[in-house]
Amino acid sequence: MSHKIGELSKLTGCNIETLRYYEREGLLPPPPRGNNGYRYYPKDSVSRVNFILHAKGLGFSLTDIAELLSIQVDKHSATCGDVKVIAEHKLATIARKIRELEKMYQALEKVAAACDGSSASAEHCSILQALASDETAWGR
Amino acid sequence: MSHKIGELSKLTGCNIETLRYYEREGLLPPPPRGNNGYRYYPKDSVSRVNFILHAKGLGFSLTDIAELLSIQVDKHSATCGDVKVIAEHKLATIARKIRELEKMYQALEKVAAACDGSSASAEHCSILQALASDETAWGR
DNA sequence: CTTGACTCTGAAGTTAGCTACAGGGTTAAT
DNA sequence: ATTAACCCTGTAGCTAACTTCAGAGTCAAG
Repeated sequence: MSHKIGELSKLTGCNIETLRYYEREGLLPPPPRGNNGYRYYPKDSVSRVNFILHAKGLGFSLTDIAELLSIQVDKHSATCGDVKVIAEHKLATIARKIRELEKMYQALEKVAAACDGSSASAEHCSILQALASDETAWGR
Repeated sequence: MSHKIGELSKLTGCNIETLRYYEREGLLPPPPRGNNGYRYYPKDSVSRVNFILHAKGLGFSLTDIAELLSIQVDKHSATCGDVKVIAEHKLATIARKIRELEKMYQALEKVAAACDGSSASAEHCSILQALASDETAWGR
């Protein structure tokens, strides 16, 4: 039960050269090879690649993603505390991103609403003005 | 009430060259100039730049951001329908990102929890395994 | 009135993250 | 047994988003 690189590419939508690139960059562990030299990916590679692609779309760098993927606990590990620290730091980052996206969402909803029905509302309304009129705008 | 480029840079944490670059790329409207040729930014430039920086961190490209900033409604505009279409498309994108981040958050919380107190829980637990054990994993 | 910090333009250089060869071997279906 | 579709490595090229530099003008403190 394993995939050749072309199959993994089709299953994930990630191009072949990019998969090899991710391997060079340490995001994908080097898969076992056949005697032909072909890569044979275990099937859980599919979710790993999907994770990478999704995380990229959320503004994480490949370095960030490598760190996220490296977070793992096994009960015999000496580094459980370290793992917890990294995980909590990432949790904070993610929570902040969620808050920011929610702000953008509300602001944009406001602008879209100005288009609905009676446009007797705002003369001008941009996402920036919608954000500015919100008390909870980007804390810095 | 306006800022020279160096002041805007300090207020936003965005470097001077990048500010001029954003102007060239159409993300910042060309500000009025003094007779010395200096840029004098109106003070709302600060929130515009902050918006750009935040949106970048959320995985939007400069092109996306330009589009977000271009969304504006004025009641005399003929393009209100167009604006609504774009806004709703962006709303969907943002909603999807929020859902994905929430999934990552929950998965990561699970991993962090495996570190707490009695580590009698998982032998191995990575963010991928935490995601996989979730029925609601990345819809594709 | 000079000196150090600031600003300008235009062009070249850099980094991250791919993407596309070139040149060669492998597999699978006809 | 051929041939189209696949895979390999290594290297070079590409785009987005900056960043740096050269060369020159401007401002503000002492």
